[in-house]
Amino acid sequence: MKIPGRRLRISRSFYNRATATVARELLGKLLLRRIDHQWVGGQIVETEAYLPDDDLASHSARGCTPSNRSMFDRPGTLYVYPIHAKYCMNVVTEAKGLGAAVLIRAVEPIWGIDVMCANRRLTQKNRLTRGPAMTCQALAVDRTMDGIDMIRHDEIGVFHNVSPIDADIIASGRIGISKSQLLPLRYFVKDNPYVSGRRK
DNA sequence: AAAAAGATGTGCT
DNA sequence: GCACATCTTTTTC
Repeated sequence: MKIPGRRLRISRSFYNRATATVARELLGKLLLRRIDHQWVGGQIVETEAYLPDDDLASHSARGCTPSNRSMFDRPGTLYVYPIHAKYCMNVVTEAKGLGAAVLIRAVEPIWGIDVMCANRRLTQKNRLTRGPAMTCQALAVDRTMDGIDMIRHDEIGVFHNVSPIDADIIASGRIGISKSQLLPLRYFVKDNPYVSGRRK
């Protein structure tokens, strides 16, 4: 198995495209975090798009504020926000100043599973990264990383995968929101056990 | 200053 | 499957 840190990193131009496209194409990419000189993480299996316009569910819908300002930064910026005493992570998309991002909802763990279990204080790996806040906790991502540049940062990044996913991709309504629920902006890998929400 | 909401997760049934 | 813990931001008084 290749060393994760030597893989090709996703470029800024990848993120500087339509948010729904970025969300769909992030599936299968590798989200990696360096913890104690070791790269840990895995393959992204679930994302949600939050659009710059006409999307009332997005944090950017009411404009730029001190708490969501990194969402209006350059594409490739990390936007971490607090929710219910936990954290969720997004990668900013499209042009700077628009307020668009993709929420990373779930990852299939590949490297450093023991490290992620320790971060989560778990021994069972079935609920290790099944949801946005679980993923953040497993990868030790919190508010202190809000606003960092995912294109250049030494300790976190999204990387290309030499073995792309061999499964269908499904679009559905986004989870946990009360507005714009009908927009099919959630993308996930069909039948992947690490996807959040209802089992089939 | 106080209170409620929120892109959630856990533990228990 | 469902109740509730938990805390930051935002809104309201």
